[in-house]
Amino acid sequence: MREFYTITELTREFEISTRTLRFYEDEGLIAPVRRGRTRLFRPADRLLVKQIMRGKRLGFSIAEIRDIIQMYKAPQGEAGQLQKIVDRVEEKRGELRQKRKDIEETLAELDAVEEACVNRLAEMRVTS
Amino acid sequence: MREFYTITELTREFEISTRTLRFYEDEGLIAPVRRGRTRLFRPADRLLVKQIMRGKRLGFSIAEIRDIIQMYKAPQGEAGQLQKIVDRVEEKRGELRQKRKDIEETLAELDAVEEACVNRLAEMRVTS
DNA sequence: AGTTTGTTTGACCAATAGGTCATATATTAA
DNA sequence: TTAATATATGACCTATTGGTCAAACAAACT
Repeated sequence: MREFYTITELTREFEISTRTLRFYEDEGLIAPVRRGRTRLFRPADRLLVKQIMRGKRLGFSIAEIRDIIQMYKAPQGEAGQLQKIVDRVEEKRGELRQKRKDIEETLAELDAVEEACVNRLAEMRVTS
Repeated sequence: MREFYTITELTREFEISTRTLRFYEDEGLIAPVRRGRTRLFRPADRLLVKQIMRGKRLGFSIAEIRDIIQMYKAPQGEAGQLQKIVDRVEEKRGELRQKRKDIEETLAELDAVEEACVNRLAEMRVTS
């Protein structure tokens, strides 16, 4: 595994701009190390970017993504804190299950659309 | 099935504001009928709102939701048009499958977080 | 030496998706 | 009749999520 990635390597891999990566840094989602002023992204930073992009695809806001990322690095602190994390995890899981249900429903409706189109096309071939 | 819903009934059912429903109308996503100036929402309008909210939960923009809704009311037109619709349906399905994959991955990571928390909590009970 | 390529910061700009507020009208209840 | 509730339009405002551009510096290639 590589020790560092440059900012441009990550922009190419994830198809985002340098502006976007710097924005995520400003927002506290990532914290690449520096050599001089230049950012160096470690594998852990790259993994974070991957998780951020996943969150984006699912429609989570930056704030929500920050929250999720916080959970990932969590299991420390006293019992009360840990229980709160468990609760938030359960909440997020609820949201994700809802999204999954939304996806299944949308996929089913798109199936119906495609079938209607295909039928219509077949009909046209017969009629012509 | 009821013939009409008032705007307030829909805001309560979907937990959105009247401003939002009017915004969706401006954007051409819904087109409730009028009695005088007052909007009356038919079951078909209500279904559209439901589909819009589903799209929102999945992180689709208004433009994307408009596109999806267009597909739903589509199967008419000549063969070329129908084929284009089929293509767009397939494209959307690709996006939805990606989202579903993202969800599965995130759920798995959250499972790991919860397990780590629970283990940590058990550990604390033993140590104390 | 000069050019290309990558990088930095900072400033300003812009689209999306509504929120908020003012003003007005309509219906209904007390 | 008066007050409360629902609704409408229009104007302005706002937060989020970056895009775009300028000016500067550094390393590497030719």
